[in-house]
Amino acid sequence: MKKAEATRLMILQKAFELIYVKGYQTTSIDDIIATTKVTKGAFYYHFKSKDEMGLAIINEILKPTLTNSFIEPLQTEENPLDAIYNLMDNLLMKNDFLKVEYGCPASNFTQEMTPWNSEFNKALNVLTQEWTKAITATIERGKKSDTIRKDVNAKQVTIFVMSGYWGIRNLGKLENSKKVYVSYLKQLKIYLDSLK
Amino acid sequence: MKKAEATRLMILQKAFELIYVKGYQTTSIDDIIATTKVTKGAFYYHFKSKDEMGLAIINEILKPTLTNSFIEPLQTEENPLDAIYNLMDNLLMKNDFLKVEYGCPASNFTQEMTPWNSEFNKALNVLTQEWTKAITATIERGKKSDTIRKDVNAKQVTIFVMSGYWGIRNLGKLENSKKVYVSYLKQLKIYLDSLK
DNA sequence: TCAGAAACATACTAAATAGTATTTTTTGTA
DNA sequence: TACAAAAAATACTATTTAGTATGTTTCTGA
Repeated sequence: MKKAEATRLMILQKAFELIYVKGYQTTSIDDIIATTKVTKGAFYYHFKSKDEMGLAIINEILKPTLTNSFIEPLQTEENPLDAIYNLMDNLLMKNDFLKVEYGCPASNFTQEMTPWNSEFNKALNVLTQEWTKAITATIERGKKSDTIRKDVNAKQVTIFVMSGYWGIRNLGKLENSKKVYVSYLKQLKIYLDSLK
Repeated sequence: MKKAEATRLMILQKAFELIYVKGYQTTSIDDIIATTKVTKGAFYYHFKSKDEMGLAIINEILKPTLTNSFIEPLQTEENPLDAIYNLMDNLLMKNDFLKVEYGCPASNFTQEMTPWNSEFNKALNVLTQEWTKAITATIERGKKSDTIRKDVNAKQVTIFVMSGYWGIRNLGKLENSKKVYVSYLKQLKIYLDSLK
């Protein structure tokens, strides 16, 4: 990797951290250049605006994370229902990229930017669609292998499961405790079992 | 109601509208005084800071709405499971205080303010606790009247249902369509039926 | 009716903000 | 090694922001 590329990526990573913790609006360019120890000239050499950087965070930081942590695990696990449950269990209880007190980055972004920036909206929609596709495919796989009932509506279940995940992240953030995650996971298990 | 009180309430209502649409950070005091046609002097006569106003919105606008639209309906409906389902159906599909493109006000607030303002956090937690209590009570009522199985964990189910609601609001906001609400509601029904 | 307080209006300020113009340094390569 | 382009540093600007200081008007009760 060229040095310039490394700088760019470093800015994105640290900026993401800041934004994940503090929110997009409340993170200023000055905050970012202070923690990255990069000058304003360097920052604006790599990004022509704050919003362009925001989009780059979605596409170059969140997207790979989605692929690695939200989609791949679904494909490696044999049993589809276990795959979904274990994914959630890992994301909520074990993953240490995501912190309970800061919620879900994609969800935070959605809440904060969707009202006023359609570019962010589009980029976030792409992420969501990709995750949706992966979960739906997993359920369809289960239907084929007879571990999930044929009458189960894969898309509906996906939406139901996804919304639960986003919501519980929000609730965990509010209460600043993983306790709600445990309750959520128990009921998720019961719900998933009902699809057998 | 005294005239001054009316002014205060009018500011809160219009400010809430603005914040619900644009977000808290991106709504400036100048925005608020422009749309309320109240001068800065008047604004700061009623609220000593923007954050105090934000808290007042939670306590004086959101709280009554919670009581009227999120809690009361649970208590008037006879059958507990129907009560919960109908509540969600009403909130998502019929209520016109809440708009799909702007998501859930409480959820928006949580996402945006929780990271940096513990006062907001506390106030929002109170709202959530109240709703939690109401849903849990409804489920317990169902267990007593034998419309819900005795082995159902009321608190867990409450958390599961609530997280689904928050999440689907977020998803609806992202996709700007009530279509996801329909899918969510269908699976919610199936899930609730499994508690019988 | 009039004094004093409540309610509102006007004009400002200091700080923060995103972004720019210009210069300097670093780097790859002919 | 020279030199052009890439990368980064510096110093600035215009605007927006929350908030204040100091009025003026309106109301209310003795």
